[in-house]
Amino acid sequence: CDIRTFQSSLRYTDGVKWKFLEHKGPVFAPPYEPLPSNVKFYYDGKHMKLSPGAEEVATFFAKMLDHEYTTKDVFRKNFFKDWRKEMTSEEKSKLTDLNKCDFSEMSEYFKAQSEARKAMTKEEKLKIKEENERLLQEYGFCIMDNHKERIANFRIEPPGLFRGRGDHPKMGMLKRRIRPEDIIINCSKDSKYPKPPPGTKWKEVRHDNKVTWLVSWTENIQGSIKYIMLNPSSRIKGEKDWQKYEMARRLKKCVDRIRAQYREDWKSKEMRIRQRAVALYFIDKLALRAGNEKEEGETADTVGCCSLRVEHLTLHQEMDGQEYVVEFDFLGKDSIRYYNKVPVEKRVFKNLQLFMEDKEPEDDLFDRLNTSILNKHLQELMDGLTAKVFRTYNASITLQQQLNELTSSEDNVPAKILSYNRANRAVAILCNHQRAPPKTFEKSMQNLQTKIDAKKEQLADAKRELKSAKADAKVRRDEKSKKIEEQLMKLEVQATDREENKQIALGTSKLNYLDPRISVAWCKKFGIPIEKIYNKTQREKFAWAIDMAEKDYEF
DNA sequence: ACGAGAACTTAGTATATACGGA
DNA sequence: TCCGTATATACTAAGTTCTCGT
Repeated sequence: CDIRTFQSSLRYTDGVKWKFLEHKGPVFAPPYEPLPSNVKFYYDGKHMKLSPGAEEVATFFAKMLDHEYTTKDVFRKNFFKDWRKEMTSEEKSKLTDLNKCDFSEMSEYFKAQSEARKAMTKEEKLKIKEENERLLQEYGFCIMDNHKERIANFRIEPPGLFRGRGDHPKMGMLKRRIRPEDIIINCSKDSKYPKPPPGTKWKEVRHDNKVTWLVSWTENIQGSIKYIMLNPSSRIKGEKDWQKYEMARRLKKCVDRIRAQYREDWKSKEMRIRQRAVALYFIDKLALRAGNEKEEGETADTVGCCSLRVEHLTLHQEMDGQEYVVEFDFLGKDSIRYYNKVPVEKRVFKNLQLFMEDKEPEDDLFDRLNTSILNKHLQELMDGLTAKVFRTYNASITLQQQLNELTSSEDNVPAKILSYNRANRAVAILCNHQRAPPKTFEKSMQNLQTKIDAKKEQLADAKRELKSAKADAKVRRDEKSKKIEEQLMKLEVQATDREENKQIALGTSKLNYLDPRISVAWCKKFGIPIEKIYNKTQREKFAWAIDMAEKDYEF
């Protein structure tokens, strides 16, 4: 495939995404199964039999009882309001106080069920596995332009209680059950259309080949549209991914010019241009997200670059022996905290002082800027350039640089993998990809330490044996202790890696920001099997890169 | 030209499965 | 072979950007 033809086909087409599309439609959530009559609900201490509709919603709450958020006011208020909508008028008049509701029998019942599931026999487990496999084979694939492609999410999201991330104003609301009448099917005219379940109808069957989705519906919490789309291993996702990294490589070619430009713009006499230039500097230097405006009260209060407020920055003329330090503290995507102290150019500092002058903490830092203005400007600097390209570019270039710095060819394989993970980690830190430390973290570190101690013991034994061994046995003994030494080293590397990774999530950058060709090339250059850095799913997603990249690939 | 809604990418966590040591 | 932990996958929320109607 000629790269230029491919690229231009992506960039200059009429937006046609496929010619033929055939699939079986979605798999619906299983219908509600009423509780057995011995599992009771109590109101104000008295048993009360709930109508099926009200009971179902009650079970959603009961299943979450162990979670901290069922104690939160917002969650409880939203839940109770939506629950009441599902009650009969009689229930509605009786059940007026959530605090008087006792879900504990339901909760115990579900816990018992989940225990029972764990305790199933091998045969029962196998049966379930086979049923899942059957469903996957029937609904998990589609035909798109002569290829059988894996579908990412062919199951419709089941009903339940919405739990947004962070301090979400809608937490606890009822996410309603999706029915065939809510579903829009997208497929080609000349395909076999998916059949709705007996006695039901689709909302619509359309044939839009300018989009990639197969199924869509509107969810009731935010009123947004949800889609069923293809797996990352599919042609259509792979090409898009490739295109994304090619765009980032184009930025690499002109990033110096763009940097010179925004530095120049810091001096502009127009406020909007200075704001634009400082924001772009943050996006470039700190890999911040663009930061669209959000509707207040609809979602958690989070920000990105363009939506930063005065309260999110503290300016320090001097701090820890450094001049012009900006302290960032805000909640970003998924309410993940971004905290960073960054020394900046004097001119940036002075500009920030100016932007913050005479403003309240809750005022926008960049009051003359939004993502649309910024992206329009970027478009003029480079065709196709948007704010998020900087994140991709800086992530990938950082990986490449770090790999060059950290890898030594004399190292053995585990040490090289450690270097790779450290390079990956540098990117994750740049992009602020955090995770909650695993619940079992301390324990797992202890276990590893125990193994290390045991291995050290073993090594000491082996060395003693070596000393006392007769000459003819020495070589064999020596080999044995070498092997143990190697195992010890491997364990120690593993411990270091795990410790450094406590609160860092590598997956997101690996999957979304790092040009996979860099990793493939690195593997080839240092003789590392690709399986050591990409698992099966990742290898499928990055098949295009594994095919393509040679050891001398440069991002 | 602009804003709302649609489309698509990116994100962390919950759950299922695999794996390795006793 | 079994059990507990580690890793992979499923899930779906939360972003960004694109598109289209006015």
